[in-house]
Amino acid sequence: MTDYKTIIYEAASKVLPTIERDDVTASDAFCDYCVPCFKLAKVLRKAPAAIAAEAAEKLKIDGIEVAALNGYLNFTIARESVVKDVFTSPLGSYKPLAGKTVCIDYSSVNIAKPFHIGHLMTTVIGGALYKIYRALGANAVGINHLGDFGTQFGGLISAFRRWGNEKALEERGLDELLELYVRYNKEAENDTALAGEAREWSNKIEQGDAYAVGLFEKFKSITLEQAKAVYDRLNIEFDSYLGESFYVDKVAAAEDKLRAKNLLKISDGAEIVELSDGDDMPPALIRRSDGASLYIARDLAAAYYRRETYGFDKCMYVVASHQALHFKQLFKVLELLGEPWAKDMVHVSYGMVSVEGMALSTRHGNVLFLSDVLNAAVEKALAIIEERNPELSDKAAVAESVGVGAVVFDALYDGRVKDKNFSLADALNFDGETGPYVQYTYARCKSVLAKAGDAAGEFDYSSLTDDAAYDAVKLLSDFDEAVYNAAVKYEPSIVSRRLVKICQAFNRFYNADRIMCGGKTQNARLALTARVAETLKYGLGLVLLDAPERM
RNA sequence: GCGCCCGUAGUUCAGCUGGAUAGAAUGUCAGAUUCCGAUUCUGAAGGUCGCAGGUUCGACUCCUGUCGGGCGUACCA
Repeated sequence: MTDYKTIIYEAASKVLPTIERDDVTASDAFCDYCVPCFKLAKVLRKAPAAIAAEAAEKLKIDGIEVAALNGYLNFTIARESVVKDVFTSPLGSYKPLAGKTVCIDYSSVNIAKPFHIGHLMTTVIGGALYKIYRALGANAVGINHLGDFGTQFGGLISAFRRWGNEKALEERGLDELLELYVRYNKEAENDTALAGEAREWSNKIEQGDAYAVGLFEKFKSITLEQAKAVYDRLNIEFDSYLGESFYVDKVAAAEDKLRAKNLLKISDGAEIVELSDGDDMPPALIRRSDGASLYIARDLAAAYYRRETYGFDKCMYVVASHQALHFKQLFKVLELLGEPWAKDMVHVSYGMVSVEGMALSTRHGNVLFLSDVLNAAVEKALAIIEERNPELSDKAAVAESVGVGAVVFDALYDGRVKDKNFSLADALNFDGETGPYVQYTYARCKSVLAKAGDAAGEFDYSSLTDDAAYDAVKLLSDFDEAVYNAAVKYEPSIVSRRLVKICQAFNRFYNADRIMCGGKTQNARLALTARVAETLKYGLGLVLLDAPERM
């Protein structure tokens, strides 16, 4: 794509020497780019309108119209050049992150806990960032940092021994584990012996006791089996499943580093790192007074492991915002350790998730399973297909793509900082700004292309300069930039929102201009349709959605 | 108490490092298909951008204060 901003800046700076590159701002109301001349008024001792008018008079840029209006110097790029740009730049060839390695920690399921709606955001935001970074040429490493360490697994074993059995576990899998977990927590409130028993089993797991470890591994494989089935439906990939337990014996090395820098202190019997220089953060707790390592210690070990294993340029943690302090502390510790890569650590946080206005709680068995939500959406999609397109050949597969797509797109459509009140009605909405809307538009494009045959042939760039067609072209022209923006801001919604905009523009074009109108104009319109389709499919992939050819 | 985040049409949300008339979707109402897929498109109505100051030629955007909501705040993760 042509870098118009630079062209404009270079030309404009000859007439207005004091301006900076960022004074050239994109605009969509009156022109493509503009330079507000208000700042210059003081320096040049002239009215902004006069400055703009004089500059417009002097400036001549090939293919770009210059005009002065209300103190702004406006630049409008010839539509043909933008059209040409789009059709001469292959989609997906923009690789600004080639050579970079980024670690992305997301989903991070807890062993023995079912995949519920609370896991959706981390999974889907991380999964989309993984695709986006890859698309931009980065070597992305997807890490599922399993929650496979802690006393709760000791509790689970004692619960299993008291109330469970192999057969039920075999047959009911995760349902059985959840039930045991809930029952354990309930009975532990009154039965104090239970906690001690749990601690004992927990220690046995750590000591490598064959029975305890075997049982725990069983729990782990049951959990992962279910999680992987969900990842499959969501188009989520990982390169590593190393969990917390993997880092337990690597904490000591991290402690050595802390000791070498004289950062490790003992306070009330616990190992801590003081962080209160300047802004007073609570200290980071490395080890409990009973010697057990804590969350941040294992994260510290994991950070070193990732740095040594992957040599990342960036390491992201897609975790809810309520853990903000934890990551702030973790990054601060690395900074105190003098690691230059401490600045490359980033907490990609997102808001709290509630369901229909209610908080979630696995512990009390108050959960909304993701698979139930997905199934409901798929069922609805199937019903709509049966009603409107009963002859469709692979209904089940299409319903799966559309239903799951609706839920995922809904989760990825809003900025991640805001709290998310998950509503089934919204997730299952197929109209308006939704995944199915984008998928529908894609199917519509493919249908037109199929009818027209493949031959697009030669066409004139000027036949796509009418408002309806050009609006779509414009959105395609800086699609790469939108994807890049999404990566830089760790914000997949930038991609999903762009897709919707492209669809809106295309659907308007579809209604305004007849595509199969014959002649060279038809070729041009088919080319636009093809490019829109290609972009939608590519973009849907970035936000984890399938693009069915028909629906 | 202290810290972080959020507050924009009835509802859910956009609004890029401050720039021209604050935009969508949804819901409501009124329309569009003998013709490329109506999960679509067109139009109407709907706003003191929580509130009050400040900085600026210009503030939804930056600063201060304030109110409301969420989250966190040493041996859970």
